[in-house]
Amino acid sequence: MRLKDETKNQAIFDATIELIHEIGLSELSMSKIAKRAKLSSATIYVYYENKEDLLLKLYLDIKGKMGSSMLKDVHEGMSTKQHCYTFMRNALDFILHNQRWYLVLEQFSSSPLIDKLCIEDTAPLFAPLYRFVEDGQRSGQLKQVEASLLLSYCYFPVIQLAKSMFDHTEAVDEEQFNTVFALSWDAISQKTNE
Amino acid sequence: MRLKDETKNQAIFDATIELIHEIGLSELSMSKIAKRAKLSSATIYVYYENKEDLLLKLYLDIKGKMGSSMLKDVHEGMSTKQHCYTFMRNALDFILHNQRWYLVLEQFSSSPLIDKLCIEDTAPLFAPLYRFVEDGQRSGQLKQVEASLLLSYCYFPVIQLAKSMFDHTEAVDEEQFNTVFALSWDAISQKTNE
Amino acid sequence: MRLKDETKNQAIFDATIELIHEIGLSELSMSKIAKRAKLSSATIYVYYENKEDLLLKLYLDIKGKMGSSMLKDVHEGMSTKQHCYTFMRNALDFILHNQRWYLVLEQFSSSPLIDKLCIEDTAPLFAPLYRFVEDGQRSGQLKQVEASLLLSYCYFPVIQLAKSMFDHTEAVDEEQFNTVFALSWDAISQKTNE
Amino acid sequence: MRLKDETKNQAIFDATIELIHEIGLSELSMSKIAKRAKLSSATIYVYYENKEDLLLKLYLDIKGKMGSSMLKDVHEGMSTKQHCYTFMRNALDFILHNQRWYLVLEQFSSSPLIDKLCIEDTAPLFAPLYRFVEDGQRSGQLKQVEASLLLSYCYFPVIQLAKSMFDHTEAVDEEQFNTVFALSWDAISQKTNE
DNA sequence: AATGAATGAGTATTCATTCAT
DNA sequence: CATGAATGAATACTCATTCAT
Repeated sequence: MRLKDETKNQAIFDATIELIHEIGLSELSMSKIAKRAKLSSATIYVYYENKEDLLLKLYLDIKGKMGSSMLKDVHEGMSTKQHCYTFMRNALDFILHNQRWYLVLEQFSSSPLIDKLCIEDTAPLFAPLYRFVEDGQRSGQLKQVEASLLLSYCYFPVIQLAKSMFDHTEAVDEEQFNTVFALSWDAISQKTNE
Repeated sequence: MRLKDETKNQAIFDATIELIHEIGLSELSMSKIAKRAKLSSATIYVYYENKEDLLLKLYLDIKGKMGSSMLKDVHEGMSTKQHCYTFMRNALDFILHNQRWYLVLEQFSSSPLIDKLCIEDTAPLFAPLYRFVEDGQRSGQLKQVEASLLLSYCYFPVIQLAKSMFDHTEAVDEEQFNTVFALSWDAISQKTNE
Repeated sequence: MRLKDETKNQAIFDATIELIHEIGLSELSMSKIAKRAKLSSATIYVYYENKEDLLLKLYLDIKGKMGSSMLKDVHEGMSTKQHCYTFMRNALDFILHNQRWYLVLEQFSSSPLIDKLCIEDTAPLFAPLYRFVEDGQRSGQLKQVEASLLLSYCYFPVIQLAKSMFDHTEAVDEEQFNTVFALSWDAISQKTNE
Repeated sequence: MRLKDETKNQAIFDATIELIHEIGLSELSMSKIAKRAKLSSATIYVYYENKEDLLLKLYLDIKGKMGSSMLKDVHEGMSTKQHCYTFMRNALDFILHNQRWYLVLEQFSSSPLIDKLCIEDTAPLFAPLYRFVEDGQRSGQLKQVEASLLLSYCYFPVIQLAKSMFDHTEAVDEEQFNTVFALSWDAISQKTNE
C-alpha cells in the first residue's frame, strides 16, 4: 500500500526544504526534519528507506518540477528565438517563484553527494533544450558550438539576474529580462547578414 | 618550546580540501580531517580555534589565490578586449590547474555556511574585474548593462568549458577557449558599426 | 511505541547518586553514569535534556524527600519543644537512613553549580521550620534571634552527630541524641524562671 | 633548587582559588588556571607534580592559614569563656576576610576528593580547640559531651552568621556576634548554680 | 501506519600531561 | 626555568536507524 498519508509526505518534503535552506545540507538531520514536520523521526522511515533515499527523491522531485516548468508555453511551431526566449523566461519565473527550491538544487549540485546518489540521469528532463539547440543550428540561426556551452549563455545570466532580484525583492523587471535575453541571443546566434 | 610546524598546517589544509572534494562539506568532520592529515584531532585545535575558523581560513585562502590568479598578465595599457580575454583565460587556467580548489569554493558558495561565517567581503579581490567593465563601458566598447551581469557572460561559460575538460582530461583546448571568448565578447560588446 | 521505563529512570538516578558519592560531582560524567546504570549514554538523553537537567532534577528530588521527611509526626497541637525535638529527630533519621542522599546534597550545596542551576527556591519545603520558630518566639519560649541562626543550633549539631555515627556504624544512639537535643534547646530557649 | 619564582607560584594559587570560587571544582582545569595566571600550563608542572598535587597543596595551605588564624590572641591565662569567645571571633574574622578561601575549603570538604588525596591529618592544626574543651570540662565549666559535638555549637552558627553577612555586605555586626556567642555558650556551658 | 524509546557510532571540543626547544 | 606544540583519552551531546507497541 503506497498511498499512506500524502499530507505527511508533503510535510516531510517541506520541512526538509526549509531546513536545507536555513541551515544547509551539512547541518540537516532526520530528527530536525521530524521536529519541523511535527512527526516522529521513525515516521520518516515509513515513507523513505533512509536519509539518502529521502534526499534523492527530494532532489529528483524538484529537478522534475523545474524541468517541466521550463517547457511551459513551448509550442511546436515556435521560432528558435521565441523558443530561447520562452526557456529563459520560464527559468527566471521558476527560480523567482521557487527561490528555496532553486537554492536547494544548487546545494545538491555542488556536493559530491549528488554523485554518490548515483542518480538516474536527469538529463532527459532537459532534452527539449538540447533539441531546440540542434534545430537552431540546423537552420543556421545558432552558432555551431557545443550545445551545453550555448545553453550556459542562456542559463547562468538568468540565474545571475534572478539572484539580484532575490536581494532587492523588486517585482520581475521586464526590461532587465529583455536586456539579458538580448545579450544571450547576441552570444549564441549566427550573425547572418554580415 | 616547539615551533609551530608549517608542514602540519599545510597537511590540515590539504586533508580538508581532499575531503571536501571526496565526501563534501556536509560529511566533513574534524576527526576525518585529523585522520587524513595523520594528526590527532586535538592538534588541529592548536592551529585553528574551531571548525568554523578552519573552514573560514581555508575559504579565504583559496579565494585569495583565485583572486590573484585572475590578475596575472594584466597590464595597464591593455585594450578592453585584451583585458577580457586575459581574465577569462586566467579563470580557465586557475580552474583547470586547481580543480579541487575551485570545486571546494563552489561548495562553499552554495552553502548557508558562507553567510554564517560572516566573511569580510571578498569583493575587493575582484574589484579589477569591475573596473575593467566600467572602463569598457566608458569607452563605448561594452554594453551599458550592470557589471555583474556582463561578467556572468564571461565567467560561467568558462566554468562550463572547464568542467567539460575535467571529464575528458584533454589538454587545454586553445580553439575551444577562443570560441567561448568569441561568444562572450559577442554578448557583452557594443556592436558599433551597424 | 515503547513506554518510558521507570526502572531505567531510577537506574540513572541511582547510578548518579552512587557516583557522586564515590568520585564526587567534579569527576561525574554522563558516560560514567551510563556505564554504571548499564545504559547507552544516549539513553540518558531520552530521560533528561542534558547534564544540568539531570543534576537539577536529582537535587530537587532529594531535597524534596528530605523536606517531607522533616515533617513526619508533626502535629498541630505540639509544644514548641516537642516540635523542635521532632524536627531534629527527623533530620537525624533522614541523614542516617539516607546517608548517600545527604552527602550528595552537601556536595551540591557547596558548589557554584547550585547557583547556576537557578533553582526555584526550595525554601518553601522548609517553611514549617521557620513557622515553628516564629510560634516559639511569639510564646516567649524561644530567644528573639533570627530564625536561621536559631535553626543552625539545631541542624548542624545533628549533622555532626550523624556523621560520627556514619563512621562507627553503631545503631542510633538514643542517649547521644537526647544530649544533643538538650544542648540545642539550651541554646535556643528563653530561660524564663531565672 | 626549590625557590623558583615565588610570584609565579602565588599566581597559580590565586588563579586556582578564583576559579574554584567562580566555576567550581568540577569545571576547573589546568589550562584555565594557566590562562588566568597568565602562564603556560606546562609551567604549572614545574611547580606541581600534577593537578592532584596542586589541589592538595592548595587545600593544606588554606587549611593551615585558617588553623593559625584561629589561634590569634589566645594566651595561656585566658578563661574558658574568653577562649571560646576568641576562637569564635577568630573564626568569624577569618571567614569574613577570606570569604573565597573559606568557600574553597567548603567545596573540598564535601567532596570525596578530599579522601582520595589521602591527606596527612589536618587535625593537629585544630588541636588547641580540643585542648580548650578538655580544660573547660576538667574545670567543670563545659558540659561533659564529646568535644567535636560541643565545638559544632560554636563553629557552625558562626558560619551561618558569616554567610548572612556575605550577602548583606554589612560591616561586622558586633552585636550579632555577641548574640551568637551567648547562644553557643548557653549550649555548651555547665549551668552550675542550678 | 505511526511513534516514542533505545542505542552504537559519531560529532566538536577540551583535558591533563609530556615533549622539544 | 619556561613554554608553546602535541596528543590520547575524555567530555557532553547528536546522529541515523531500529525496536516494540
